[in-house]
Amino acid sequence: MTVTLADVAARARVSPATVSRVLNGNYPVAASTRERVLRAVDDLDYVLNGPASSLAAATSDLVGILVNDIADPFFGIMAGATQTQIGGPGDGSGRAGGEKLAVICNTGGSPERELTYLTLLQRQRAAAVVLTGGAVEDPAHQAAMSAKLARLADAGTRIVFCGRPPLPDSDALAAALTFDNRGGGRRLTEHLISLGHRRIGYVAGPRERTTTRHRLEGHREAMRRAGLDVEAEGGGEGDGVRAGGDGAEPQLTVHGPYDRRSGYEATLELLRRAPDVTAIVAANDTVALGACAAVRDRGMRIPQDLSVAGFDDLPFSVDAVPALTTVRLPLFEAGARAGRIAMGKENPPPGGIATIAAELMIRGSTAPPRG
Amino acid sequence: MTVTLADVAARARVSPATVSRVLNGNYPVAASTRERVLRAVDDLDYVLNGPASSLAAATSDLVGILVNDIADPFFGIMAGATQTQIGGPGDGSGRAGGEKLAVICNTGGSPERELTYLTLLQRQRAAAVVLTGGAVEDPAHQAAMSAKLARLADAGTRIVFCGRPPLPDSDALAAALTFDNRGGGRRLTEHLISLGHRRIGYVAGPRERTTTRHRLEGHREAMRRAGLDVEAEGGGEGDGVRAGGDGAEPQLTVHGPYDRRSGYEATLELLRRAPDVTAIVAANDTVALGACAAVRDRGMRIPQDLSVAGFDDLPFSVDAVPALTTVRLPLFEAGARAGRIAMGKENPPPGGIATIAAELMIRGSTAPPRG
DNA sequence: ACAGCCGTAGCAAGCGCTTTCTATGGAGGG
DNA sequence: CCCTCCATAGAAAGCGCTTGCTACGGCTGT
Repeated sequence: MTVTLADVAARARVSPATVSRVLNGNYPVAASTRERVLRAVDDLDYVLNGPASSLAAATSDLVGILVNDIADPFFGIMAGATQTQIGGPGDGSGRAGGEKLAVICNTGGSPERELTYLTLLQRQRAAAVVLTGGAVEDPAHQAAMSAKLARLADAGTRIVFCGRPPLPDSDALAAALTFDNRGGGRRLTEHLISLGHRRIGYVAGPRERTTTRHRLEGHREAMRRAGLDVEAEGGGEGDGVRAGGDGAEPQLTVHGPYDRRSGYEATLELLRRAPDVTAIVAANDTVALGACAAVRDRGMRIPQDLSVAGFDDLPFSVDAVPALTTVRLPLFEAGARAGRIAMGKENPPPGGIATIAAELMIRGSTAPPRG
Repeated sequence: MTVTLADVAARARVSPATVSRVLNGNYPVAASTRERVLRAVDDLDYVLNGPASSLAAATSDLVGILVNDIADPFFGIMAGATQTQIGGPGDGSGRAGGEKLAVICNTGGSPERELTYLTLLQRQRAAAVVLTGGAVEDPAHQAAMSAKLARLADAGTRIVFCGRPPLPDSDALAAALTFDNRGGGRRLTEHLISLGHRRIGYVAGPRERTTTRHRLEGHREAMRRAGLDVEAEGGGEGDGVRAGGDGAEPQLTVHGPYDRRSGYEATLELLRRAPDVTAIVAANDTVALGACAAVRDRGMRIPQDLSVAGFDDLPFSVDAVPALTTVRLPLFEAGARAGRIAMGKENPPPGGIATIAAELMIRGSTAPPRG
């Protein structure tokens, strides 16, 4: 029924071992023999049996890319970039060798699915795993992740974090490329402050994500440095976003998912709570778009009545009206680099971790507050 | 080093066969035995060896999803939806059974990569493959695809097209969910015509894609029905977009990739060629965004000076200013359905092919032409 | 009480490939 | 001219799992 290595061997009048060696291209094979084998492969339309191969060789050509939400271009761009360094012949290299199967796994932000995918990849003896985007800060989940990754790592799977802080004790196992979310957040808010804003609303992402926390910390650091109140903020914020008691959460911060709707509703809420805000910083560009819509629906103009800023600089941000002031993250470059590291084409950063700079993009959606 | 089935069997004091049967949940195993085995699995932290399993069973739990450009939400949304029906425990079902690994493969729109990915999936003996998005109409490539898919199909891989017309002779092998691009395109242009537009520019996608052709055909059909000139259009358009001779391509149509930049530049070109156009239809929403930017940069207002329309109704379209008139495609639903069919949870549509309706969304970016 | 069954468990034969070790033949050196 | 060595090819032993078939009690039915 299906063509096997043995069939090819028979047709080429060599042993299966030789065919295998031709296909894998390690081990010397006489040119004439190789040619004969290749012809047989072609004639028979032979396709290697991946599972059999992986079983015998104890390795596979699968590379997993974990993302929180593939419908979000933030992840789409990174994952696509990573894949360009890994998959198929598109990497411009010759035919043989790097024929890996780069696969994107959509966790939907769920810790369980994240773990499940890791198990599935472990089952497949994946060659590498790239984890993108913010992590969930639940200690139990982090412990489970660390354990899983440790097992993967010592089964020979290369681990790369991309746009994600390394796990507390994973330094040794994994290379990490993390975005300077804190710095970017700080500079963004500094920009607003320098424009003259004093009352700045913040539409944050989900509480338990590292990305959310880091961006928020940057924002608050800027506020604090400028001597501005972050309100009701218990002195020692510590390392958790969790508010100490009731109402400890600053009035000007609203949390929600990283989507448009959240931006819309949170902005309405913010405007209700504090009609005197003159600027709104959103957790990311998508949220910012929602915020803009809310502002407009309330009959206010951007930036004359209210400034709005985003984060990420996704492609559509420049097309918003007015164009969105935001913080540019080199998503494509980071993804590609992660891919290269996963493939062993590039060395991990010194110390295993590299921080990727975030660049402030000042555009039309921010301006000095009205008189 | 690594824990194997045999280790688990030894610990549970049963044969490997029994362990396998417990894990696969077919075949009767006494409750007490099962429990013992499960405990051993847990104690040993056993993870099935995927390749070995696939080899022995001659099937794998991989499901491939091919997309043209994962950075584009159009594909991200579909792929994510498909994955919800396939991957991990997220589908709400119990623990056992549907533990498939849904993987997204980014072809970048390249025919070679598409084929390569298919080969890679064939290597892995994928359980199913979902092909999304428009196809390339090159006959050689189509033939290669048909051949490849035929081989996949009779190796037991289920094939599903999603938002993609079936290949000429693949009807038997595959289920197809195709969008009514032609109808959507037609209704969109009819809307513009009913508003009073007569000179309508069209920013089309890449020439060789089915999606491009179908949307364009819908547009032209509407024009023709209204007795409007599509210009220089050779009578028998036949089945190819390819223009007969030089300049046979209508003046009001410009082709380009499905990206923002193309929309921007094509619009500028269109405005240069025909300053009297009163509306521009873009190949999709992303292109439309670029078109809007160009229009604005030329100092014109939307929709007062020029109407602009898109296609797809991606999430950001409603947030454009003014909100984009477009054609809504139920991307998520279609993707999810494709996933279900791929999993065998749902039957393929009768006749193997279903056309999915496209709904016209009239919003602020279109209005009657001036004067 | 015995034949026949049903419900469970084990045996063992692969699945298709990789890889170590061994075999072979001709070239080069003593 | 014989022996050694390199280059190349083959034999065969698995890799870890699935599954058809067999084995074995204890029941039921007559």
